[in-house]
Amino acid sequence: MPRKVDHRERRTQIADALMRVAAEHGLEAVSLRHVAAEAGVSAGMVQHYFRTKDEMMTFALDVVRVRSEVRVGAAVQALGPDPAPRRLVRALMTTLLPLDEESRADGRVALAFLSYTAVRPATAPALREGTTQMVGFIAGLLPGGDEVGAAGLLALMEGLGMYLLGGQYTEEQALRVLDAQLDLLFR
Amino acid sequence: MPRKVDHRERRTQIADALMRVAAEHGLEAVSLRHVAAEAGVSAGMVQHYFRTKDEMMTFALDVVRVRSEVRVGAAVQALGPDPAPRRLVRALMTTLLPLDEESRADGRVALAFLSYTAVRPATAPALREGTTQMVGFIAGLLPGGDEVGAAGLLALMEGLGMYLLGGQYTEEQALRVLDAQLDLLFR
DNA sequence: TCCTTTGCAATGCGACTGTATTGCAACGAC
DNA sequence: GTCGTTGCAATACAGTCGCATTGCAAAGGA
Repeated sequence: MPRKVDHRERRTQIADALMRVAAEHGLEAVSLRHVAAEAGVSAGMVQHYFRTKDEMMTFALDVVRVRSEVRVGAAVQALGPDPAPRRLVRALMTTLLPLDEESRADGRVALAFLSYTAVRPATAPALREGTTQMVGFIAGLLPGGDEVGAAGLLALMEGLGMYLLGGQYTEEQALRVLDAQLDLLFR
Repeated sequence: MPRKVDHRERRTQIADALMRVAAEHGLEAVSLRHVAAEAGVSAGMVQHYFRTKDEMMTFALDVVRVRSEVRVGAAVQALGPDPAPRRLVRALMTTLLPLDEESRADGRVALAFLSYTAVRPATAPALREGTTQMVGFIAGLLPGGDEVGAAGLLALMEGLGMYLLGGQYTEEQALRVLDAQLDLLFR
């Protein structure tokens, strides 16, 4: 085996460049050449690591997903052992919300991907499973295992995220809304 | 003035074709030629009515907005005079939610436009104003003029819409979540 | 009747797209 | 050493993009 290169790492580097392009110029600006330029590599190399553009998109989408999961895990970890349910739920929500500029960029990418996958139903199942899992987890933290409340909270968070990205709500407004909802759920 | 043609109507026809293309193949498939083909007209004609693609997009976006406003108005009208606040709010929410296939298509288009405008901040103010207005209106219907509750309800609705489009929630689930939230707000 | 304005079709242009192909340097196995 | 595999660059190609230009038919006003 000649010339050892960490395949996954290269792919991730390229995916990162893709996300930078998408966050700044929208997903429709994502092309092999743009991504290659952003990554500082040749277009041929991008082609070497992703046989098709769609493969690259799918991989990038997965990177976003994993990265978000990691963030959530870290946030939970940071709370220490046996955190109060409300604090835990709030940490989950604020972690997923696009509150700083970095996660705003991620959010824009995720949003772009969402309408991208709306036409390609292939990736829908994974998405669905993730949400169901999240609802179940949150429900376990709510008084009475409130599944409907958990689903509502998640939807509310998602909507807040959209309004944050769109600039309709400020961060303070969003957090106020979130806390009000937690007041209702943990009453 | 020769050959009188209803300019606005033609533009709306073209915008309709655009939305059909966008709903079915995504916004990145929207091109002058595709839209023209979908509308059953020549590409030259599309160019005749919209000097640039961006002008066409902007117009279509506006059509979506107006159409949604009309739908809301009709739903309110249908409730008759002096409807109970909760019924009115619920009608507003269910009208905006993508519950049937037609409004699902609209929702997909709106979602695509959202990430489209995320990069073009020009249209943001109009969006912001619409949301603020809606929050104010709903707050007036909630007990105590609850502004935060109204903002939360709107965000929840938006999130439900996304999950409906993504297939994560079924219609029944979404409606259950909505009604539970109304229970909390009108308690 | 001519003439100007308008509606619309057709074509061309340069830029850009995704992908296939080709070539070559670098390295490990033998 | 040599051989084959791999990493990567460069180029070619057919197609599509948005947009500009041109031409012409139709319809009032003069």
